[in-house]
Parts: sequence; structure tokens; C-alpha cells
Amino acid sequence: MENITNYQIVSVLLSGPYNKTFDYLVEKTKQAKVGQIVIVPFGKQELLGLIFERSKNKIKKEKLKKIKSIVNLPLISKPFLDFTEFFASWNCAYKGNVLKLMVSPFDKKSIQNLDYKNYKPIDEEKINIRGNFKKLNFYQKNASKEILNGFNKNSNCFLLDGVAGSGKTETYFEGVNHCLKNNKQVLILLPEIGLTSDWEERFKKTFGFKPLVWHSGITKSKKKKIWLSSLYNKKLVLVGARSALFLPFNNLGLIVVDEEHDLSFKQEEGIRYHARDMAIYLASKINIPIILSSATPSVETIFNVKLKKFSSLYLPSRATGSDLPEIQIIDMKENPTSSGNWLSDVMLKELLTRYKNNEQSLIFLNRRGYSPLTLCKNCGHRVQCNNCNSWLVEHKKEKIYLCHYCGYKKNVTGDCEGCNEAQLVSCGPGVEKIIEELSNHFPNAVIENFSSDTINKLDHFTESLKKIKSGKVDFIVGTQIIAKGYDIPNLNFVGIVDGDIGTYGGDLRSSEKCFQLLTQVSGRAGRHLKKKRGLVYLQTYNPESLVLKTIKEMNKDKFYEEELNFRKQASMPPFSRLISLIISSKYEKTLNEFSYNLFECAPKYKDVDILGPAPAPLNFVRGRYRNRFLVRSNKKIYLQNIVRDWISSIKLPRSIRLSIDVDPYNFM
DNA sequence: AGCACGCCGACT
DNA sequence: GTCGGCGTGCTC
Repeated sequence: MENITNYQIVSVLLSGPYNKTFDYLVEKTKQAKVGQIVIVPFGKQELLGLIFERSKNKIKKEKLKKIKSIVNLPLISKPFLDFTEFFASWNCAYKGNVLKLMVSPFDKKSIQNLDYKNYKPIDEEKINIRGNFKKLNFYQKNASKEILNGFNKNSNCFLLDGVAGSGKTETYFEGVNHCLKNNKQVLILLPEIGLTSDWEERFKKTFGFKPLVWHSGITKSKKKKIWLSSLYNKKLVLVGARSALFLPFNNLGLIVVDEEHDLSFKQEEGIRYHARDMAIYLASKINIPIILSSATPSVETIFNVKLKKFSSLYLPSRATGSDLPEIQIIDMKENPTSSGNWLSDVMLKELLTRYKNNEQSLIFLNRRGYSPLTLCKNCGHRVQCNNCNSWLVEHKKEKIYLCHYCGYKKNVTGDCEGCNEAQLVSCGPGVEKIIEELSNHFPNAVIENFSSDTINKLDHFTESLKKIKSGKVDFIVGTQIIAKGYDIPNLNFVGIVDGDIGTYGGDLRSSEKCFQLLTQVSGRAGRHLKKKRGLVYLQTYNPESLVLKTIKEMNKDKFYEEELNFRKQASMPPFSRLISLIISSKYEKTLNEFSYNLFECAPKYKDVDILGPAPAPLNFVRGRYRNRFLVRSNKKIYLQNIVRDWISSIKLPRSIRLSIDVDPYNFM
């Protein structure tokens, strides 16, 4: 045996479902350091790991194995190690799985085979700022001054709050510019890939070079390049989806979360986390400013402004000089439509005027496909999914019924499966139905369907947007995908088919979601009108609803005030903390037995409420039955620890899957 | 997560 | 006897 005193001991976090570190020997001459990526033997396998801390010497030296190799790379910095620790603790995930996310472009093989000599980082020479910046207005100047001051303070969180078109992007570009001048890296998180093409163009116009782009569609080899650039301190601007948060930046100067209210920042599969909230922690750990930008900030963020945790920078007017659109509520009780039709006469009349005038109009309905429910007039049979207890949505163009939860499809035959009669009727509209109705009224009009079914690929997307911008389209019929940040120059009228969608969902955030969505959609209208205002018609059966009233009045403050009051009364977030447990099994009986056992050993604290077990609203999805618990406490309690103790006190049967959702957004 | 170990029923 | 099902527990 070699002399054991020639070795030091290090604690290694392994990539995989592990929470604790494992100790290994490493030759002293190899100068092992915390933050190094290593390959280690583990049982019969070899795993990628990260030297996480100095060893605590818990195990006899003789029992330890030797590290196989140290990967020759710069160290992962301390803030990212802390981030891993915090992220895993907060979201009830395995630390080792967080590490896996952090090294995602690589596996143990590819990281060992890395050819450092041939590694060409991104071309920093191209990053010479052209400086053709737009002139900022008074408010933008003030806001950017505050942001620049933020670089000198110890971590600072800004809310950049302004209506669509008020120039938020140009304002935070000032912060980006400041970082580039100081050779710092910038991370900009955007909610959807679709958004980036428009955004990239704007960036290129301002800075004269293209930002790096990171999302699930980027190739592995490109991702490796970007990953290495971030680790090797290269000057860069990276725009990406939530997973960009795990890049091992070694020189980060600023984080921007654009459209911070957007629900797609919440990862709902695998490790569940909220990219915005994690970004705020990361920024504070690195001691850099973070800018949250939105026209309709989340209630959580507004609450943090009220608590003075965030500073709010308000941009009041549209940078293009045009006013906000006028919103008219159409009471559908007074303007009924004939059966099977969904556009009121008032709406159709306005559409006709615009059409004759060669103006573009957007008709908004947040429902894909032709019809959300098909039932049989003869026997009452509903067209349902085989794997879920959801209705199948008819997609007429493809002649299929499609499940929006699991993707199950079957052909439309026209006959009822229950009684074989051809007596099926469609209940409720989807965008395809609205297109049908429009083409009945305007047979020669060009109508573009703008929903995820028609533009699921980036090419379609750019193509469709180009067609719309060219002015060849008379009517755009779209789902929420159109509500995001696109600038449609010829669009002056927006018709909202169903202003009540979401209000009957009844979950914690339905009012908030409705407010945000309708405000964002309305914001598409008349962005480039100089003298006139854009117009929005909002069809509803509840003209008295508070949400719709505040949208009509454009009274954001009132909405937040009322919503915060409501949340406070109900002891709901942001006044309390929620954690949701979702348990599922292929077998209903196993599920219910386990749910009962879990309930029996639930912790009993006076400040912790445990609701459940209850069947999830959609209690059968993808062939699995689902129950859920909702745990609630005040914010002083670190509820994650209570839930962790609870879960670890009970043995999980193999057939049961349990998923913990901290700060849940989805209650289905 | 893998992978081995061990306990039990089925079968040449 | 012994082959293989899968439930349990360990990996520095």
C-alpha cells in the first residue's frame, strides 16, 4: 500500500439523486480545490462529481477510494456552490440533481474528453459596442440612472414597471451596456423562445452584435461552447430560458428577468422551481443588481416593492408617443349571439369597419383547437381521453380529437362512440371555431391562426410574424401566445372573445392571470398610432367584475390593492407560504392507502395547516391517479424542513410517485 | 439512479 | 435443488 499521508481527503457532490457528499482520496500533488469537477468511482460505476467542501473526516481513511481524475477547468465559483445548496434546500430537490443541471451540456464521458486546446471561446472581438443608443425619455433616463447606481450598492433588486411600449427594454439595455464596458457578463432571462427572435433583433440594432442564445432547442455542441465561455470569464450577453440560470458564470455583472410575471418561469416538471425567485437569490449571492421587468408585475413582486425589498422604477408613458388603448366592455347579456356563434354584432361591426379600412384586427381567445367539448345529443356521451379524465379538444383542421394534457389523439369520425348515432355537437369555441365564424362573415379576408398548434416551430413563428407585419393579414386569431411582447405595427383593434376565461378557474392566481393576460393583449392595440388611440372590445358576462373594471380603467394600482387585500384576508401567498405535495399511482387503491398513511403521520404544529388528501382537480392524468396535499404556514417558518421531515418519516412504495411543489402556481 | 443481495415461489 | 421474480438498501 502506498503511503496514505501523500493523500488528502475531499468531499465530493455526485451528479445524481444524492443529498450528501462522499469522501475521496486525492494525491496532494494534484492540488485539489473546492469547485473542481472530478470523475470518481462509485460502487461499480463512475460518476461526475464536484469537490464541494473540505472533508469532515467522518470515515476512516483506509475505507476511501481515490478520485479517478480532476477535470482541467476553471473552478465553479463559491456563489454557485451556495446556490446549489440553497436551490436544493428551497425546492426540496437533491443537491446532486442540481449539480446535474449545472453541468447539463456534459456527461462524465464528454467532460473527460474535452479538448481544451481546440476550444475556441465565443469571439469577444465582436463585442465592441457600437453605441447607437436610442435617446431615452425623461423617465427612462431617471430609471437607468437608478440602475447604474445599483452597481455600486450591495446587491439591489429593481422592478422596472411600465406599460407595453414604455421602453423598458431600452432602459435595462443601459445596465447591459454598463456591464459590457466593465467586461462583465450579463444574463437575461426571457419566458419563451418565441420571444427571442424579436428581442434579438432589437438587441442587435442597439449593440451591433448578437447575444448568445440558450434554450432547450440549442444544440449540445453550441451549449458546450456557451457553458465554457461562461466559466472562462468571457465577456458575453446571454439571453435564455429558465435553464440558463445554471450556467457557471464566473464574472456575472447583471441579471435581467424580462416579463417577470410570466408563468413559464415556473418549471413544473422534474425539479420544480421558479426561475425568477432563484435568480433573485443568485444575484444577491454574487452581489450584483437584478432587474425584473414587466407591464403587469406579479402580485408577489408588487408585495416585495411594498415591503421595500425591491425598488420600483416606473415608466409611465409609451415611448412611441401613442396613448394606451381605449377599452370598451361588451355585456354579452345585452348583446347575445345566436347559438353556435361567439362574436357579438357590436364586435362584428367594428371588425367590418376595420376590414374595409384595410386595418389589421386581433381576435383573442385563449383556447386552442375548434371546440373544448364534444357531446352526443342522443345519449349524452362525452368525447373523453383514455389516459386522463379530461375532455378531448376537437382540432378540425387535423380531423382529430386531442388531449391537451397527455397528447392522446383519435380521429374524428362523426359518429358517437356511445350510441353510434351521428348526433355529436360541439360545445364552446376554440380559435378554429372563431376563424370559421369570421370566414363566414368575411369570405375573402386573410385570417392567420396564431396559436401553439400552428406555430410550434421557430420557423413557423418567424414566418407567421413576418406575414402579419407585412400587412397581408386582415384578421389574426390567437391564443395567449400572441399576448407576449410582439410589436405588431398595423394592429389598432383587439377583440377579446371571452373576458371571463380564468375567472371561473377559482385558483389562487386566476384573477391575477386574467388581469395580466387581458392587459397584455390589450397592449397590442395601436402601439404606433400617433394621433388616435387603439381600441379594445372585451366581451363578458360579468361586466361588474373587479378585474375587468380595473382593466377598463387601466387602474393597475387598484387591482393590486384589491388583490393583496383578498390574499391577506384569505391568508394566502404572498402573506403565507404554500407547498403542494402531489402523489400519483397507476392504482387508485394503492394511492388512497398511501394518502391515508401520509395523512396519519402528518406533522402537527399550530402554525402549519395541512389540507388534504384530496383528489387533484384533474385526478387522472397520463394513466395515473393523483391526490394532493396543500401545506400552508406563515412565512417565518421554513416550511420545507417540516415537509422534508414528514416525507422522510414514511416509506414510499415503489408504485407511488411523490412530487413536492414549493410555491405552487398550478393547482390542477 | 444503478446495482447487489436476499427471500420466496415455480419448475426441470 | 436452483432459477428468477422484485423489494430493500448501499454506494465514499
